[in-house]
Amino acid sequence: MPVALDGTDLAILAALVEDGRMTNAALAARVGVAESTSAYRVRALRESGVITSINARLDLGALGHPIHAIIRVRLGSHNREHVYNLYDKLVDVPGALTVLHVGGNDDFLMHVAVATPGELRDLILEHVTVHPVVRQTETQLVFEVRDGRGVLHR
Amino acid sequence: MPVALDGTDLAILAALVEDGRMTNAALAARVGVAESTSAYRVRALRESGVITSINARLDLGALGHPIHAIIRVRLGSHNREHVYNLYDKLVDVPGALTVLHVGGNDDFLMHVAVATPGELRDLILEHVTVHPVVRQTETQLVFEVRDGRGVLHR
DNA sequence: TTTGAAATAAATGCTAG
DNA sequence: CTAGCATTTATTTCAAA
Repeated sequence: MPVALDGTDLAILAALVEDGRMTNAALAARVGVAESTSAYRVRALRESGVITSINARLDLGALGHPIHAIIRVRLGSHNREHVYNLYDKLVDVPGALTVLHVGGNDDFLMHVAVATPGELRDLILEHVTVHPVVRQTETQLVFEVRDGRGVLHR
Repeated sequence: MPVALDGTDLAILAALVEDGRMTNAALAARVGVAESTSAYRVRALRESGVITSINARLDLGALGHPIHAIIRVRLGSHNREHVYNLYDKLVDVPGALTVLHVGGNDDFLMHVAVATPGELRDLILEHVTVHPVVRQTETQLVFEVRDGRGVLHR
């Protein structure tokens, strides 16, 4: 799945990762091409799937969900159907931010945001351990989340 | 830190989380207000920090980083200075997507994307375990990442 | 692929309710 | 806080290189 990307593409990607709402005019000026060119490149990057989406990110604390946790989920059966079905359900849990399917001691890692500790408990009891295929969960409180520098290092 | 948000605000947030590049005209039509009103609301949501940023999301596989992993980092000392200094360094590791500071058995969870297994090994050796305060790491391969439904459930 | 310039579309500023 | 309208700004289209 690797796509051929030149320096202009990488500059566009870096700019849009930083500010996804940058105007095309500003983008063109920043990467040094005509506006029609940057518009063309951005469209190509979206159509080819290199840019998967452009989304707003929210302050979940301001939205009343200040408590973040990681829930490590271990299964009792690794039957393919069971695993995939559970994945679909975990992704659909209210408050689930991201769900990773991983190898190793755990099967899934859920990053969740909730309003209160009680809500976290209920989330786990009502939406995670309620599934018979879940054998064990382990929950870690998240103190802080920070974005890393990503893969666009130059 | 909770902010008073009405239904219009929540509808705007949901729309921009889905498509952060939606035009203001489309947003106004979707939430049922005048364009000048939705523009005003969006600006207020950004200025109040409810919308923290709008960013492009990339297909890291297409960018040549198809391998994702979670690196669980445990420290030998929990001196405040050590912890904060290390956090700064982990966030700055090339390929680091997100770094969580957590409570429990681990101290940090790093979500990283790399090109090859060898690169993952080098990342850990050169950027993580190289710090004397790091006592142990444990690495889990990530099979798949999916977004959850988030906190805007209605 | 890239570009400039024209045509279309959208955002902003201003006024008032 | 909301809306309508005029002005300014941005995006899209397209023929040409």
